[in-house]
Amino acid sequence: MATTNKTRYAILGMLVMEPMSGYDIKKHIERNLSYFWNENYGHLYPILKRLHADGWVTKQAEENEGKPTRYVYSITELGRRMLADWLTLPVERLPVRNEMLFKLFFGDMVSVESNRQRIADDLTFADQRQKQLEKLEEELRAELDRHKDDVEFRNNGIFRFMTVRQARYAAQAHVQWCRECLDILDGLEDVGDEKEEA
Amino acid sequence: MATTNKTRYAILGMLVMEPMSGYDIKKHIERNLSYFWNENYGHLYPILKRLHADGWVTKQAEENEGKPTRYVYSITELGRRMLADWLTLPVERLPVRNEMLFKLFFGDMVSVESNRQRIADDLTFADQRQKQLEKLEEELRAELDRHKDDVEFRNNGIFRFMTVRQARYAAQAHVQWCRECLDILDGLEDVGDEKEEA
DNA sequence: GCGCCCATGTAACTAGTTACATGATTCA
DNA sequence: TGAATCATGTAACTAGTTACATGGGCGC
Repeated sequence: MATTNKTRYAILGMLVMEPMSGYDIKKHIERNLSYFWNENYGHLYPILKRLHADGWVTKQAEENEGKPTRYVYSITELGRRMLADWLTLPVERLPVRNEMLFKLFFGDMVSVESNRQRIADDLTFADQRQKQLEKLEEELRAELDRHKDDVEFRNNGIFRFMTVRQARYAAQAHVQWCRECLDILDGLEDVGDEKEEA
Repeated sequence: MATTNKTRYAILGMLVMEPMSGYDIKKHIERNLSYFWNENYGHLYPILKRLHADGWVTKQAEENEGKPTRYVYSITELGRRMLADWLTLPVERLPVRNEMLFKLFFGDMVSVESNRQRIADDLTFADQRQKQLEKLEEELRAELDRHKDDVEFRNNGIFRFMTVRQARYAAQAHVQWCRECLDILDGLEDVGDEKEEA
């Protein structure tokens, strides 16, 4: 049950959009899902091979002189069914492991400055991300508006919209928390029995 | 550089608090860090062995008749230094993989009801978690108040406080997002060309 | 009597990462 | 001239999970 191999479904998901090569799959994921998903070649290619062996996808060679042969994969009916089945399964709750919180938990073993630096970096990162997502959200919103009569388009776009919103909510909350922490650390500094302070 | 083996540091972190057995380490993590960290025996015991071989911890046998010998581990000076060094290192940004968002992204491949159910479950979970964390936060706050003159205690407690806050902010944001999604899905329902609806 | 807690660990496995290997084309 | 993009993959590795094995004590 815990042996889900999500890479399988990530591949299938891409192939639902259109047939493509392993290379394309990776690029598509990078371009469209990177804020919540990713894959790497070393895992992707072997899994693609297995999907083919299992009949979840078909493979078609495309010769290109000078370049390696390009193999274009398409999802089969079986593959589509397997994906749809998996999509209805409840999300597997993975054991949490938040390295940032772990390090912060032991914050009193290092200098206040070290803690502040970490959180400041995090704030910068989350803030940037938040802005990117804001932009993406606006784009999607505009696109939805343009297609307000195309039911199928809307029905698809609305889900993408929701995923972006989630990431934005998370980024926003993180920004707020970072700011609060920096304030707390400011009040803590004067105690300073650690390294720095020179 | 990416070969960090965080279990090593999780173990060391527990041993900084007090010397204990592998079993105790697991239990302590469960009781104190479970909202952002976890370990399992199958990994913990072998790593503990390696830490011992590397001289980061020492081991002391405690015979108990009827029970397996209890081995109590203590952190060494070297171990303490290795932990402190790691704590100052920037947090490794792991590749994101959010199964929930992935499934939602392909939401139009399954029924609206299936999507709603998933988000409703998530809302229930996040809401409960949020309440637990709220309680924990109040407890920590009270404890900090009681020890307001003990600088060392405060300095340690404040970091724990910050970790709980982070988890709470995240849970809160998630609750909000779930509610928003349920609203969106309500507006979507009438299009229904999927299974259910019987 | 049943099941949970204490307490140790190993073996077999899966998932995922990184580095390696190859090589043409295009653009700055 | 050098880097990026297209395009395939394999090999060696690490981290982490699950299932197994053992067995007394304690409370309901």
